[in-house]
Amino acid sequence: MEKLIDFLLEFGHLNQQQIDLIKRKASPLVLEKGTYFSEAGKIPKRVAFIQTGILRVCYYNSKGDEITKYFIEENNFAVDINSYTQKIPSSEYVQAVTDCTLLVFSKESFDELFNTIIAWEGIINKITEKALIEKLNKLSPMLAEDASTRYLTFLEKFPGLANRIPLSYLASYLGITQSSLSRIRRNI
Amino acid sequence: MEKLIDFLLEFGHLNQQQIDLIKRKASPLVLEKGTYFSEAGKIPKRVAFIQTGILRVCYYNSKGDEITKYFIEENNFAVDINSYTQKIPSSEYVQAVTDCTLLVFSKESFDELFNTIIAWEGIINKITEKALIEKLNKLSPMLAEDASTRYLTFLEKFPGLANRIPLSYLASYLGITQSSLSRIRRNI
DNA sequence: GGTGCTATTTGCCATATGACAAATGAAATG
DNA sequence: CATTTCATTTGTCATATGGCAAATAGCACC
Repeated sequence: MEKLIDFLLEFGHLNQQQIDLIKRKASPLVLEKGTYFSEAGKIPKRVAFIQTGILRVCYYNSKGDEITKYFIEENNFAVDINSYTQKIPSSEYVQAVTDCTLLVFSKESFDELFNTIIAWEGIINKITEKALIEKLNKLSPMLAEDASTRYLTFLEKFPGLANRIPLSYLASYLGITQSSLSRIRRNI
Repeated sequence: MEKLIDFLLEFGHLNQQQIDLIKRKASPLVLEKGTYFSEAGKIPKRVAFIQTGILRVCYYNSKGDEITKYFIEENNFAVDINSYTQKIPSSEYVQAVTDCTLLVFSKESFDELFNTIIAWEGIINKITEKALIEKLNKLSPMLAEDASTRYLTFLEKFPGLANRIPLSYLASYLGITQSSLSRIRRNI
């Protein structure tokens, strides 16, 4: 659990008693590659800290294509933020892209931490804000780049991941077809 | 100032005394079309609430192209969030796209509100989170759409704006060249 | 009204990417 | 080992978009 605690401490102070409480509220969960952590149509009731592995958030657009909205890396919280916050059924999936080991908080546990630990809300807000800004900063330049550049940038940002995940995940994240991505790979 | 107060009250409770304090800390500012609210290279020291008008956040990419990252509409806070939060010199500009009337808070005033009004931090965090999620939700689908679809979506999301702003702002937001946008317009 | 200056449109051509289908490869199952 | 199923690559062709340059339009200023 030390990864989680270290991560939290980057964003605010916690005393030993608070740290112990947080540890007691977290349950380990192994999520196999391909399985879902939360699903469209349901109201998400859990938050996860990713110890190892990678998740992705995806959805189906109006044409029926599956779109990978973003990947979530190790040492981050994974949550379907659109619907967790608003308590509405989700339109997105959160799925394990590789085998993952998570620390899971139930919504009740998480809420209890809000009520018990003064600094908790501030820490979580900082983490949330930082994660959203990062996603925005990754996504924004992609619109102005061609497909090869987007792929090369992905290789830098997620080293080692490209060859471990289905082509379709990556292609839909980059906004290109599988065939195009396959060709781009060949020519690089 | 009522627009500002109404907006804040959507996200939390404030008593009359707090509302008066907030009003005293806000200064009106008229920003003419084209002028900058904050600039790359500087550390932003102000936050603005947009009463009327539209701003945009833009930057120059490695190729030297000017990229419009997103537009900020009326009834929202405008801030260079990347560098305001982290207190580092910005790499982005915040610019008036139309004539704007703003309510401006200095960093000191804003910090004072954090220290004086218990609910302030929660309200601002909710506003920030919501704004970031919205931007992400707008941007993400664009990668999978062709240029015409992106333009049509823009017309829906920002009715009346397309014809009032330079072609270059819009083209760089949509991730296409000015020529292409011009042609798309003709064909629709 | 004439003169610049900038923004936008248009033309021409090259090329990246999409659509679709077929071929190949890889992995699971009996 | 054969069979099935799914993922990836490849081929062919159509088309959207970019790059570049020229033409036009719009606008400020004298």
